[in-house]
Amino acid sequence: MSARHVATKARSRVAPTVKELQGLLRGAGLRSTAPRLAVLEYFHSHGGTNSHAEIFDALHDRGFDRATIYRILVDLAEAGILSRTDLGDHVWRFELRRGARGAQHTEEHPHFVCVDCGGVSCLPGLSLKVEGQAKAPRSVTKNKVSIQLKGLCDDCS
Amino acid sequence: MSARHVATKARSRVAPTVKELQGLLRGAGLRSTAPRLAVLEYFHSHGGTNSHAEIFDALHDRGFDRATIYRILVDLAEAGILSRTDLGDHVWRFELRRGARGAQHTEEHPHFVCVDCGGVSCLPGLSLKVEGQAKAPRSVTKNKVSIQLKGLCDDCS
DNA sequence: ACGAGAAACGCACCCGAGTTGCATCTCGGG
DNA sequence: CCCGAGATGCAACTCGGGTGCGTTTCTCGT
Ligand SMILES: [Mn+2]
Ligand SMILES: [Mn+2]
Ligand SMILES: [Zn+2]
Ligand SMILES: [Zn+2]
Repeated sequence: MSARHVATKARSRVAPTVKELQGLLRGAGLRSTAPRLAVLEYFHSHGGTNSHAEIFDALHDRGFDRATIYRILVDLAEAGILSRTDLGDHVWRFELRRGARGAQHTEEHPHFVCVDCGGVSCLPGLSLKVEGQAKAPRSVTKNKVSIQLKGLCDDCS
Repeated sequence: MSARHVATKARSRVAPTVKELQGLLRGAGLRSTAPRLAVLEYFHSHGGTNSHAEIFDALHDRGFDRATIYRILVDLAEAGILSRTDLGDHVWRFELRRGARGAQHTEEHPHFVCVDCGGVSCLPGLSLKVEGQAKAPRSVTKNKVSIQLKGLCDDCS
C-alpha cells in the first residue's frame, strides 16, 4: 500500500533468522528457548490468526508440551509480540502484532468469523462508524473497543 | 416508539400467565413441561441476556437437571423463542426474542462485553456503518452480520 | 377416560479449551 | 563454570458444552 518499498538485501529478509528471533525475545525480557523460537518461527513463516491447538499440532513432532505452548502464547501476548483475541468460537486466537515479516497486519483490526465453517478473516482497513444514540458505554462512543463480526463467509454464502 | 398503544386490560399484561406460556410452547410444537415453563417464566420476569449457568443456578432449587436446562435453551432457540449468541466470553447467552413482556428488545442488536467484569450490555439502536474498502465478505457489506463490541464498561473504565 | 407412543427428563458420562501446581531442568549473568 | 531465576513437562483440575440411554410423562386418538 504505502509506496515506500525499501529494497532489502533481497533474500535474507524473507524469514527472520534465529538470531533475530532471539533478539526479539531477549528484548522483551524473555529467555531464548527452543519452544519459544519454534512458536515465533511458526508465526513468522505462516502468519495469520492461530489457535493454541493449531500451534500445538504444528509443533507436536518437536515434543513440546501443551502447557508449555500455552504459556508461551500467553507470555508472548503479554509481551506485546502477539495479540490475543477471543472471537466468538470459544477459542483464543493469536496473531503477530508488530515487527518481522509474516505479520500481515500490525494494527488492531476487526475480525470476521463465519458461523458455518468457522473460518476467520481479518478486516484491516474496515472501520465502523457509530451511528446510534448515546446510552452506550463511553468506550464505545470513543471507539476504544474491539469489533467482531459474525455471519456467513462467501464460500458458505 | 410506534404510537400505536393498545390499551390492554391493564393488569394482566405485566407477566404472562401460565396458560399463555403454554400456548407459546405448543405453538412452537413443544410440549408444555415444568422445566420449560420455569425457564420461560424466568426470561419473562427477568429479561436480559442469560447464560445456561445463570438459568440453571436460578432454577436449581426446583431440582431440574443441567442437561435438561441445556436442551430446553437450545430447543427454545431453535424454535425462535430465544436468541442464542456467543459473545466472546466462551459462553452461550440466551435472550427473549419476540412476544411477551419481559423482552426488552425484540430485534437483533449488537452487544457489548466488558473485558474486565464480563458484564454484557445490549445496544439496540446502535448501528455501525461500514467505511472500509471491499475485500470483506459479502455478508459484511450487506449488513447481514451480527456485531459484538468489547472493551471496558463505564464502571470498569 | 384411557392407553400407546413419541417426546422430554434425569443421570452419567464424555469432550475440548483453558489453567495451575509442582518437581525438574536450563538459560545466561556474574 | 556455577548458580538461581525462570522455563519446561507432566498431571490434574475447572468449566461450559454436548450426548447416549433408560425411565418418565405429556398428548393425541380412540
Ligand atoms: Mn487479523
Ligand atoms: Mn440484548
Ligand atoms: Zn464459511
Ligand atoms: Zn466492566
